[in-house]
Amino acid sequence: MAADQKLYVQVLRQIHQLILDRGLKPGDLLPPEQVLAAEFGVSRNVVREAIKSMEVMGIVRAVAGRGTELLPFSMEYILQSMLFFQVPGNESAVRQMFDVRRHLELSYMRDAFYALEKEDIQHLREVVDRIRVSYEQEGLFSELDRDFHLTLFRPLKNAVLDSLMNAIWEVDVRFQLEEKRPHLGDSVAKHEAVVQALEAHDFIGFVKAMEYHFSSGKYRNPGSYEEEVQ
Amino acid sequence: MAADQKLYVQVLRQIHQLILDRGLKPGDLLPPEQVLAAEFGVSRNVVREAIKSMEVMGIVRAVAGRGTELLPFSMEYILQSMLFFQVPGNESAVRQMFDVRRHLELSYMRDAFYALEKEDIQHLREVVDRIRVSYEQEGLFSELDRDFHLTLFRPLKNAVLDSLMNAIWEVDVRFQLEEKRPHLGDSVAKHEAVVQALEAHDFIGFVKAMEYHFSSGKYRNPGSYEEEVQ
DNA sequence: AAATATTTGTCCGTATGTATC
DNA sequence: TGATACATACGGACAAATATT
Repeated sequence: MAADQKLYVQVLRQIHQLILDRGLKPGDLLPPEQVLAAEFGVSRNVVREAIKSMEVMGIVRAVAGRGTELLPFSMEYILQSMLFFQVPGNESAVRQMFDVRRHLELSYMRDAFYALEKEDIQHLREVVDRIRVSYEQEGLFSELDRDFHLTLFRPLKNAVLDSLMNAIWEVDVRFQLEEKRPHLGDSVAKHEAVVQALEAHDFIGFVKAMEYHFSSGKYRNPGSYEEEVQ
Repeated sequence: MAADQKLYVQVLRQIHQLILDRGLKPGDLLPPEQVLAAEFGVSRNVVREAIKSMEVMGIVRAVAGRGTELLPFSMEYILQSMLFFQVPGNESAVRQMFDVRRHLELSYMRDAFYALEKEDIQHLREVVDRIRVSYEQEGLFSELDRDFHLTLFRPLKNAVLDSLMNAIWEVDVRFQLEEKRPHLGDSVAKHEAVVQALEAHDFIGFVKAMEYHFSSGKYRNPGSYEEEVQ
Protein backbone atom coordinates (compact mmCIF):
# COMPACT_ATOMS: atom_id res chain seq x y z
CA MET A 1 0.00 0.00 0.00
CA ALA A 2 1.09 3.54 -0.56
CA ALA A 3 2.08 4.46 2.98
CA ASP A 4 3.51 7.77 1.95
CA GLN A 5 4.36 7.37 -1.68
CA LYS A 6 4.48 4.64 -4.23
CA LEU A 7 6.88 1.86 -3.53
CA TYR A 8 8.94 2.23 -6.64
CA VAL A 9 9.51 5.89 -5.83
CA GLN A 10 10.76 4.96 -2.38
CA VAL A 11 13.05 2.42 -4.00
CA LEU A 12 14.16 5.13 -6.41
CA ARG A 13 15.25 7.24 -3.47
CA GLN A 14 16.83 4.33 -1.68
CA ILE A 15 18.90 3.58 -4.74
CA HIS A 16 19.83 7.24 -4.87
CA GLN A 17 20.90 7.14 -1.24
CA LEU A 18 22.88 4.00 -1.94
CA ILE A 19 24.68 5.80 -4.76
CA LEU A 20 25.55 8.63 -2.40
CA ASP A 21 26.61 6.34 0.45
CA ARG A 22 28.94 4.26 -1.69
CA GLY A 23 30.12 7.24 -3.66
CA LEU A 24 29.36 5.61 -6.98
CA LYS A 25 30.62 7.54 -9.98
CA PRO A 26 29.70 7.46 -13.66
CA GLY A 27 30.83 4.17 -15.10
CA ASP A 28 30.32 2.25 -11.87
CA LEU A 29 27.81 -0.55 -11.70
CA LEU A 30 24.79 -0.69 -9.45
CA PRO A 31 24.24 -3.81 -7.36
CA PRO A 32 22.22 -6.48 -9.19
CA GLU A 33 18.47 -6.21 -9.16
CA GLN A 34 18.14 -9.28 -6.98
CA VAL A 35 20.48 -7.85 -4.38
CA LEU A 36 18.66 -4.54 -4.36
CA ALA A 37 15.32 -6.31 -4.08
CA ALA A 38 16.57 -8.33 -1.13
CA GLU A 39 18.23 -5.35 0.53
CA PHE A 40 15.15 -3.17 0.30
CA GLY A 41 12.75 -5.99 1.01
CA VAL A 42 10.78 -5.60 -2.20
CA SER A 43 10.23 -7.68 -5.29
CA ARG A 44 12.48 -7.53 -8.30
CA ASN A 45 9.58 -6.11 -10.27
CA VAL A 46 9.51 -2.96 -8.18
CA VAL A 47 13.25 -2.58 -8.48
CA ARG A 48 12.92 -2.96 -12.22
CA GLU A 49 10.29 -0.25 -12.42
CA ALA A 50 12.54 2.09 -10.47
CA ILE A 51 15.56 1.29 -12.63
CA LYS A 52 13.60 1.66 -15.86
CA SER A 53 12.48 5.04 -14.67
CA MET A 54 16.07 6.02 -14.01
CA GLU A 55 17.00 4.72 -17.42
CA VAL A 56 14.63 6.96 -19.35
CA MET A 57 15.93 9.91 -17.37
CA GLY A 58 19.41 9.16 -18.60
CA ILE A 59 20.74 8.39 -15.13
CA VAL A 60 21.71 4.78 -15.74
CA ARG A 61 21.99 2.32 -18.59
CA ALA A 62 21.02 -1.29 -18.00
CA VAL A 63 22.68 -3.84 -20.23
CA ALA A 64 21.78 -7.51 -20.09
CA GLY A 65 24.46 -9.79 -18.81
CA ARG A 66 26.58 -6.97 -17.49
CA GLY A 67 24.67 -4.83 -15.08
CA THR A 68 23.28 -1.35 -14.58
CA GLU A 69 25.82 1.35 -15.23
CA LEU A 70 25.82 4.88 -13.89
CA LEU A 71 25.94 7.54 -16.62
CA PRO A 72 27.45 11.03 -16.58
CA PHE A 73 25.25 14.08 -16.24
CA SER A 74 22.83 14.77 -19.05
CA MET A 75 19.42 16.25 -19.63
CA GLU A 76 18.80 14.91 -23.08
CA TYR A 77 15.91 12.86 -21.79
CA ILE A 78 13.87 16.03 -21.73
CA LEU A 79 13.25 15.30 -25.37
CA GLN A 80 11.43 12.14 -24.44
CA SER A 81 8.78 14.00 -22.53
CA MET A 82 8.64 16.87 -24.99
CA LEU A 83 7.63 14.40 -27.64
CA PHE A 84 4.78 13.25 -25.48
CA PHE A 85 3.49 16.72 -24.89
CA GLN A 86 3.65 17.35 -28.59
CA VAL A 87 0.01 16.48 -29.02
CA PRO A 88 -2.26 18.67 -31.14
CA GLY A 89 -3.40 21.62 -29.09
CA ASN A 90 -0.19 21.81 -27.15
CA GLU A 91 2.19 22.60 -29.96
CA SER A 92 2.80 25.93 -28.30
CA ALA A 93 5.23 24.15 -25.99
CA VAL A 94 7.71 24.02 -28.85
CA ARG A 95 7.40 27.74 -29.49
CA GLN A 96 7.83 28.38 -25.80
CA MET A 97 10.97 26.29 -25.83
CA PHE A 98 12.37 28.35 -28.68
CA ASP A 99 11.53 31.49 -26.80
CA VAL A 100 13.44 30.23 -23.79
CA ARG A 101 16.37 29.36 -26.01
CA ARG A 102 16.43 32.79 -27.60
CA HIS A 103 16.47 34.46 -24.20
CA LEU A 104 19.18 32.15 -22.94
CA GLU A 105 21.40 32.78 -25.93
CA LEU A 106 20.97 36.53 -25.85
CA SER A 107 21.51 36.55 -22.11
CA TYR A 108 24.62 34.41 -22.16
CA MET A 109 26.21 35.92 -25.23
CA ARG A 110 28.32 38.33 -23.22
CA ASP A 111 29.93 35.61 -21.14
CA ALA A 112 30.28 33.50 -24.26
CA PHE A 113 32.08 36.25 -26.13
CA TYR A 114 34.81 36.45 -23.55
CA ALA A 115 35.02 32.71 -23.01
CA LEU A 116 35.48 31.74 -26.63
CA GLU A 117 39.00 30.62 -27.56
CA LYS A 118 40.67 30.87 -30.93
CA GLU A 119 40.01 27.23 -31.68
CA ASP A 120 36.32 27.72 -30.98
CA ILE A 121 36.09 30.66 -33.37
CA GLN A 122 37.99 28.67 -35.95
CA HIS A 123 35.47 25.88 -35.59
CA LEU A 124 32.62 28.33 -35.98
CA ARG A 125 34.22 29.63 -39.17
CA GLU A 126 34.38 26.12 -40.58
CA VAL A 127 30.77 25.46 -39.69
CA VAL A 128 29.59 28.62 -41.42
CA ASP A 129 31.55 27.76 -44.53
CA ARG A 130 29.93 24.37 -44.59
CA ILE A 131 26.52 25.89 -44.03
CA ARG A 132 27.01 27.88 -47.20
CA VAL A 133 27.16 24.70 -49.26
CA SER A 134 24.58 22.73 -47.34
CA TYR A 135 21.66 23.60 -49.57
CA GLU A 136 21.38 20.19 -51.11
CA GLN A 137 21.58 17.71 -48.28
CA GLU A 138 18.39 17.27 -46.34
CA GLY A 139 18.75 17.87 -42.63
CA LEU A 140 22.40 18.82 -42.86
CA PHE A 141 21.69 22.47 -42.26
CA SER A 142 19.94 21.78 -38.99
CA GLU A 143 22.88 19.78 -37.74
CA LEU A 144 25.35 22.51 -38.68
CA ASP A 145 23.14 25.17 -37.17
CA ARG A 146 22.96 23.21 -33.96
CA ASP A 147 26.72 22.70 -33.96
CA PHE A 148 27.20 26.43 -34.41
CA HIS A 149 25.06 27.47 -31.48
CA LEU A 150 26.27 24.79 -29.11
CA THR A 151 29.86 25.71 -29.89
CA LEU A 152 29.09 29.29 -29.00
CA PHE A 153 28.21 28.46 -25.42
CA ARG A 154 30.26 25.36 -24.72
CA PRO A 155 33.23 27.33 -23.39
CA LEU A 156 31.02 28.49 -20.52
CA LYS A 157 31.28 24.95 -19.19
CA ASN A 158 27.75 25.01 -17.87
CA ALA A 159 26.47 21.47 -18.27
CA VAL A 160 22.93 22.46 -17.37
CA LEU A 161 22.88 25.12 -20.06
CA ASP A 162 24.49 22.82 -22.61
CA SER A 163 22.09 20.03 -21.91
CA LEU A 164 19.10 22.33 -21.98
CA MET A 165 20.02 23.87 -25.30
CA ASN A 166 20.88 20.49 -26.71
CA ALA A 167 17.45 19.21 -25.79
CA ILE A 168 15.79 22.21 -27.36
CA TRP A 169 17.76 21.72 -30.54
CA GLU A 170 16.79 18.11 -30.62
CA VAL A 171 13.19 19.21 -30.69
CA ASP A 172 14.02 21.71 -33.39
CA VAL A 173 15.64 19.14 -35.64
CA ARG A 174 12.70 16.81 -35.32
CA PHE A 175 9.95 19.29 -35.89
CA GLN A 176 11.70 21.65 -38.23
CA LEU A 177 9.31 24.27 -37.00
CA GLU A 178 11.41 27.10 -38.29
CA GLU A 179 11.58 25.85 -41.88
CA LYS A 180 14.74 27.73 -42.76
CA ARG A 181 15.03 26.27 -46.22
CA PRO A 182 13.15 29.14 -47.91
CA HIS A 183 15.49 31.78 -46.57
CA LEU A 184 18.66 29.80 -46.16
CA GLY A 185 20.71 32.53 -47.79
CA ASP A 186 19.43 34.89 -45.16
CA SER A 187 20.49 32.49 -42.45
CA VAL A 188 23.98 32.18 -43.89
CA ALA A 189 24.39 35.93 -43.72
CA LYS A 190 23.31 35.97 -40.11
CA HIS A 191 25.78 33.32 -39.05
CA GLU A 192 28.48 34.93 -41.13
CA ALA A 193 27.96 38.20 -39.28
CA VAL A 194 28.35 36.50 -35.93
CA VAL A 195 31.60 34.81 -36.89
CA GLN A 196 33.05 37.92 -38.45
CA ALA A 197 32.41 39.88 -35.30
CA LEU A 198 34.08 37.17 -33.26
CA GLU A 199 37.08 37.06 -35.56
CA ALA A 200 37.40 40.82 -35.26
CA HIS A 201 37.05 40.67 -31.48
CA ASP A 202 34.21 43.14 -31.90
CA PHE A 203 31.86 42.70 -28.96
CA ILE A 204 29.38 45.33 -30.03
CA GLY A 205 29.23 43.87 -33.51
CA PHE A 206 28.76 40.47 -31.94
CA VAL A 207 25.79 41.68 -29.93
CA LYS A 208 24.25 43.28 -32.98
CA ALA A 209 24.79 40.13 -35.01
CA MET A 210 23.20 37.96 -32.37
CA GLU A 211 20.17 40.19 -32.06
CA TYR A 212 19.97 40.29 -35.83
CA HIS A 213 20.11 36.53 -35.91
CA PHE A 214 17.05 36.26 -33.73
CA SER A 215 15.07 38.98 -35.46
CA SER A 216 13.57 36.90 -38.24
CA GLY A 217 9.88 36.83 -39.00
CA LYS A 218 9.41 33.80 -36.85
CA TYR A 219 10.98 35.36 -33.81
CA ARG A 220 9.75 38.41 -32.04
CA ASN A 221 12.51 40.84 -31.34
CA PRO A 222 13.19 40.46 -27.64
CA GLY A 223 13.97 44.12 -27.32
CA SER A 224 16.72 45.64 -25.29
CA TYR A 225 16.51 48.21 -22.58
CA GLU A 226 19.86 49.89 -23.00
CA GLU A 227 18.18 52.85 -24.63
CA GLU A 228 15.95 53.22 -21.60
CA VAL A 229 18.34 52.56 -18.77
CA GLN A 230 20.82 55.39 -18.67
CA MET B 1 15.66 -10.08 -27.42
CA ALA B 2 16.44 -6.48 -28.15
CA ALA B 3 15.70 -6.49 -31.87
CA ASP B 4 16.17 -2.77 -32.25
CA GLN B 5 15.60 -1.33 -28.83
CA LYS B 6 14.38 -2.47 -25.50
CA LEU B 7 10.87 -3.69 -25.39
CA TYR B 8 9.57 -1.23 -22.83
CA VAL B 9 10.85 1.64 -24.96
CA GLN B 10 8.97 0.30 -27.94
CA VAL B 11 5.87 0.03 -25.79
CA LEU B 12 6.51 3.59 -24.63
CA ARG B 13 6.36 4.75 -28.22
CA GLN B 14 3.34 2.63 -28.99
CA ILE B 15 1.51 4.20 -26.09
CA HIS B 16 2.58 7.60 -27.35
CA GLN B 17 1.23 6.79 -30.78
CA LEU B 18 -1.98 5.58 -29.20
CA ILE B 19 -2.33 8.90 -27.40
CA LEU B 20 -1.91 10.73 -30.68
CA ASP B 21 -4.24 8.47 -32.63
CA ARG B 22 -7.05 8.75 -30.13
CA GLY B 23 -6.36 12.40 -29.46
CA LEU B 24 -6.18 11.91 -25.72
CA LYS B 25 -5.98 15.12 -23.74
CA PRO B 26 -4.88 15.92 -20.18
CA GLY B 27 -7.37 14.41 -17.80
CA ASP B 28 -8.21 11.50 -20.06
CA LEU B 29 -7.50 7.96 -18.97
CA LEU B 30 -5.22 5.53 -20.72
CA PRO B 31 -6.56 2.07 -21.50
CA PRO B 32 -6.00 -0.43 -18.65
CA GLU B 33 -2.63 -2.14 -18.44
CA GLN B 34 -4.12 -5.49 -19.31
CA VAL B 35 -5.70 -4.09 -22.46
CA LEU B 36 -2.47 -2.44 -23.50
CA ALA B 37 -0.53 -5.60 -22.79
CA ALA B 38 -2.92 -7.63 -24.93
CA GLU B 39 -3.01 -5.04 -27.69
CA PHE B 40 0.76 -4.81 -27.94
CA GLY B 41 1.32 -8.50 -27.40
CA VAL B 42 3.57 -8.08 -24.38
CA SER B 43 3.35 -8.92 -20.72
CA ARG B 44 1.72 -6.61 -18.29
CA ASN B 45 5.04 -6.13 -16.53
CA VAL B 46 6.57 -4.50 -19.58
CA VAL B 47 3.61 -2.18 -19.89
CA ARG B 48 4.04 -1.27 -16.26
CA GLU B 49 7.70 -0.42 -16.77
CA ALA B 50 6.78 1.87 -19.64
CA ILE B 51 4.02 3.55 -17.65
CA LYS B 52 6.21 4.00 -14.59
CA SER B 53 8.77 5.67 -16.81
CA MET B 54 6.12 8.03 -18.10
CA GLU B 55 5.04 8.69 -14.55
CA VAL B 56 8.42 9.92 -13.32
CA MET B 57 8.58 12.17 -16.34
CA GLY B 58 5.36 13.79 -15.25
CA ILE B 59 3.43 12.65 -18.29
CA VAL B 60 0.85 10.52 -16.53
CA ARG B 61 -0.32 9.71 -13.03
CA ALA B 62 -1.39 6.19 -12.21
CA VAL B 63 -3.85 5.77 -9.38
CA ALA B 64 -5.03 2.40 -8.12
CA GLY B 65 -8.63 1.56 -8.79
CA ARG B 66 -9.08 4.39 -11.20
CA GLY B 67 -6.60 4.22 -14.03
CA THR B 68 -3.71 6.08 -15.56
CA GLU B 69 -4.46 9.71 -16.20
CA LEU B 70 -2.82 12.02 -18.68
CA LEU B 71 -1.32 15.12 -17.08
CA PRO B 72 -0.87 18.66 -18.45
CA PHE B 73 2.53 19.86 -19.56
CA SER B 74 5.22 20.06 -16.93
CA MET B 75 8.96 19.84 -16.58
CA GLU B 76 9.11 19.46 -12.83
CA TYR B 77 10.45 15.96 -13.15
CA ILE B 78 13.77 17.46 -14.06
CA LEU B 79 14.23 17.78 -10.36
CA GLN B 80 14.21 14.02 -10.00
CA SER B 81 17.26 13.58 -12.14
CA MET B 82 19.00 16.68 -10.83
CA LEU B 83 18.90 15.14 -7.39
CA PHE B 84 20.54 12.01 -8.71
CA PHE B 85 23.35 13.89 -10.32
CA GLN B 86 23.92 15.70 -7.07
CA VAL B 87 26.66 13.27 -6.11
CA PRO B 88 29.88 14.56 -4.56
CA GLY B 89 32.12 15.95 -7.26
CA ASN B 90 29.21 17.12 -9.31
CA GLU B 91 27.65 19.57 -6.91
CA SER B 92 28.47 22.28 -9.39
CA ALA B 93 25.31 21.27 -11.24
CA VAL B 94 23.27 23.13 -8.65
CA ARG B 95 25.32 26.28 -9.07
CA GLN B 96 24.97 25.95 -12.81
CA MET B 97 21.23 25.70 -12.39
CA PHE B 98 21.16 28.88 -10.36
CA ASP B 99 23.26 30.58 -12.97
CA VAL B 100 20.77 29.60 -15.63
CA ARG B 101 17.93 30.87 -13.48
CA ARG B 102 19.61 34.21 -12.93
CA HIS B 103 20.12 34.67 -16.64
CA LEU B 104 16.55 33.66 -17.38
CA GLU B 105 15.11 36.07 -14.86
CA LEU B 106 17.24 38.99 -15.95
CA SER B 107 16.51 38.22 -19.58
CA TYR B 108 12.77 37.91 -19.15
CA MET B 109 12.29 40.78 -16.74
CA ARG B 110 11.44 43.24 -19.49
CA ASP B 111 8.60 41.13 -20.83
CA ALA B 112 7.52 40.40 -17.29
CA PHE B 113 7.35 44.07 -16.37
CA TYR B 114 4.86 44.82 -19.10
CA ALA B 115 2.88 41.63 -18.61
CA LEU B 116 2.28 42.03 -14.88
CA GLU B 117 -1.28 42.98 -13.95
CA LYS B 118 -2.40 44.91 -10.90
CA GLU B 119 -3.46 41.76 -9.12
CA ASP B 120 -0.03 40.25 -9.68
CA ILE B 121 1.71 43.25 -8.19
CA GLN B 122 -0.71 43.20 -5.30
CA HIS B 123 0.16 39.59 -4.69
CA LEU B 124 3.85 40.41 -4.78
CA ARG B 125 3.27 43.12 -2.20
CA GLU B 126 1.58 40.65 0.13
CA VAL B 127 4.38 38.16 -0.29
CA VAL B 128 7.02 40.73 0.57
CA ASP B 129 5.10 41.78 3.66
CA ARG B 130 4.94 38.20 4.75
CA ILE B 131 8.62 37.71 4.04
CA ARG B 132 9.35 40.48 6.51
CA VAL B 133 7.87 38.46 9.34
CA SER B 134 9.07 35.05 8.21
CA TYR B 135 12.19 35.02 10.32
CA GLU B 136 10.97 32.46 12.75
CA GLN B 137 9.43 29.71 10.73
CA GLU B 138 11.86 27.29 9.22
CA GLY B 139 11.57 26.93 5.46
CA LEU B 140 8.84 29.51 5.17
CA PHE B 141 11.13 32.09 3.64
CA SER B 142 12.13 29.78 0.82
CA GLU B 143 8.51 29.14 -0.04
CA LEU B 144 7.69 32.85 -0.08
CA ASP B 145 10.77 33.63 -2.10
CA ARG B 146 9.77 30.99 -4.62
CA ASP B 147 6.24 32.36 -4.74
CA PHE B 148 7.61 35.83 -5.38
CA HIS B 149 9.76 34.89 -8.31
CA LEU B 150 7.28 32.55 -9.92
CA THR B 151 4.61 35.21 -9.71
CA LEU B 152 6.91 37.62 -11.50
CA PHE B 153 7.05 35.50 -14.62
CA ARG B 154 3.74 33.68 -14.59
CA PRO B 155 1.96 36.38 -16.63
CA LEU B 156 4.25 35.51 -19.52
CA LYS B 157 2.26 32.32 -19.86
CA ASN B 158 5.30 30.33 -20.88
CA ALA B 159 4.81 26.85 -19.45
CA VAL B 160 8.33 25.81 -20.31
CA LEU B 161 9.80 28.75 -18.45
CA ASP B 162 7.45 28.25 -15.50
CA SER B 163 8.18 24.59 -15.24
CA LEU B 164 11.90 25.13 -15.57
CA MET B 165 12.05 27.78 -12.88
CA ASN B 166 9.81 25.74 -10.66
CA ALA B 167 12.19 22.81 -10.94
CA ILE B 168 15.16 24.99 -10.15
CA TRP B 169 13.41 26.39 -7.11
CA GLU B 170 12.60 22.91 -5.97
CA VAL B 171 16.30 22.19 -5.93
CA ASP B 172 16.91 25.42 -4.09
CA VAL B 173 14.44 24.62 -1.36
CA ARG B 174 15.95 21.21 -0.83
CA PHE B 175 19.55 22.20 -0.72
CA GLN B 176 19.22 25.65 0.73
CA LEU B 177 22.48 26.39 -1.01
CA GLU B 178 22.05 30.09 -0.67
CA GLU B 179 21.55 30.08 3.10
CA LYS B 180 19.71 33.37 3.17
CA ARG B 181 19.04 33.23 6.88
CA PRO B 182 22.16 35.22 7.82
CA HIS B 183 21.26 38.15 5.62
CA LEU B 184 17.52 37.89 5.56
CA GLY B 185 17.11 41.58 6.20
CA ASP B 186 19.19 42.23 3.15
CA SER B 187 16.91 39.96 1.14
CA VAL B 188 13.81 41.76 2.35
CA ALA B 189 15.21 45.04 1.12
CA LYS B 190 15.92 43.56 -2.30
CA HIS B 191 12.43 42.22 -2.73
CA GLU B 192 10.96 45.40 -1.39
CA ALA B 193 12.84 47.40 -4.01
CA VAL B 194 11.45 45.22 -6.78
CA VAL B 195 7.86 45.61 -5.64
CA GLN B 196 8.16 49.34 -5.10
CA ALA B 197 9.43 49.79 -8.62
CA LEU B 198 6.53 47.74 -9.94
CA GLU B 199 4.01 49.69 -7.93
CA ALA B 200 5.46 52.92 -9.29
CA HIS B 201 5.46 51.57 -12.84
CA ASP B 202 9.13 52.41 -12.92
CA PHE B 203 10.79 50.13 -15.44
CA ILE B 204 14.28 51.45 -14.95
CA GLY B 205 13.96 51.13 -11.22
CA PHE B 206 12.69 47.63 -11.74
CA VAL B 207 15.72 46.68 -13.78
CA LYS B 208 18.05 48.15 -11.20
CA ALA B 209 16.23 46.32 -8.43
CA MET B 210 16.41 43.02 -10.25
CA GLU B 211 20.10 43.38 -10.94
CA TYR B 212 20.59 44.42 -7.33
CA HIS B 213 18.71 41.36 -6.24
CA PHE B 214 21.13 39.08 -8.03
CA SER B 215 24.26 40.91 -7.00
CA SER B 216 24.80 39.25 -3.62
CA GLY B 217 28.04 37.60 -2.62
CA LYS B 218 26.77 34.26 -3.82
CA TYR B 219 25.91 35.48 -7.27
CA ARG B 220 28.31 36.94 -9.76
CA ASN B 221 26.99 40.10 -11.32
CA PRO B 222 26.00 39.09 -14.82
CA GLY B 223 27.03 42.43 -16.19
CA SER B 224 25.19 44.46 -18.70
CA TYR B 225 26.40 45.77 -21.98
CA GLU B 226 24.28 48.86 -22.29
CA GLU B 227 27.27 51.00 -21.43
CA GLU B 228 29.23 49.40 -24.24
CA VAL B 229 26.63 49.22 -26.95
CA GLN B 230 25.76 52.68 -28.16
C1' DA C 1 -24.90 2.05 2.45
C1' DA C 2 -23.28 -2.02 0.76
C1' DA C 3 -21.93 -5.27 -2.50
C1' DT C 4 -19.54 -5.82 -6.83
C1' DA C 5 -16.53 -4.89 -10.60
C1' DT C 6 -12.54 -2.58 -12.35
C1' DT C 7 -7.87 -1.24 -12.11
C1' DT C 8 -3.48 -0.55 -10.27
C1' DG C 9 0.02 -2.36 -6.75
C1' DT C 10 2.92 -6.00 -5.45
C1' DC C 11 4.74 -10.49 -5.21
C1' DC C 12 6.40 -15.06 -6.81
C1' DG C 13 8.30 -18.38 -10.00
C1' DT C 14 10.34 -19.58 -14.40
C1' DA C 15 12.57 -19.39 -18.78
C1' DT C 16 15.69 -17.09 -22.02
C1' DG C 17 19.17 -14.22 -24.07
C1' DT C 18 23.52 -12.07 -23.39
C1' DA C 19 27.87 -10.38 -21.61
C1' DT C 20 31.86 -11.69 -18.95
C1' DC C 21 35.41 -14.66 -17.26
C1' DT D 1 34.37 -23.69 -25.06
C1' DG D 2 31.92 -23.72 -21.05
C1' DA D 3 30.19 -21.74 -16.74
C1' DT D 4 28.33 -18.02 -14.37
C1' DA D 5 25.96 -13.79 -13.50
C1' DC D 6 22.80 -10.72 -14.99
C1' DA D 7 19.01 -8.35 -17.22
C1' DT D 8 14.93 -9.46 -20.05
C1' DA D 9 10.46 -11.16 -20.42
C1' DC D 10 6.62 -14.00 -19.36
C1' DG D 11 2.44 -15.65 -16.61
C1' DG D 12 -0.20 -16.19 -12.66
C1' DA D 13 -1.90 -14.74 -8.27
C1' DC D 14 -3.62 -11.88 -4.60
C1' DA D 15 -4.06 -7.34 -2.22
C1' DA D 16 -5.49 -2.61 -2.12
C1' DA D 17 -7.76 1.38 -3.88
C1' DT D 18 -11.34 3.27 -6.46
C1' DA D 19 -15.57 3.40 -9.11
C1' DT D 20 -20.07 1.62 -10.13
C1' DT D 21 -24.40 -0.42 -9.32
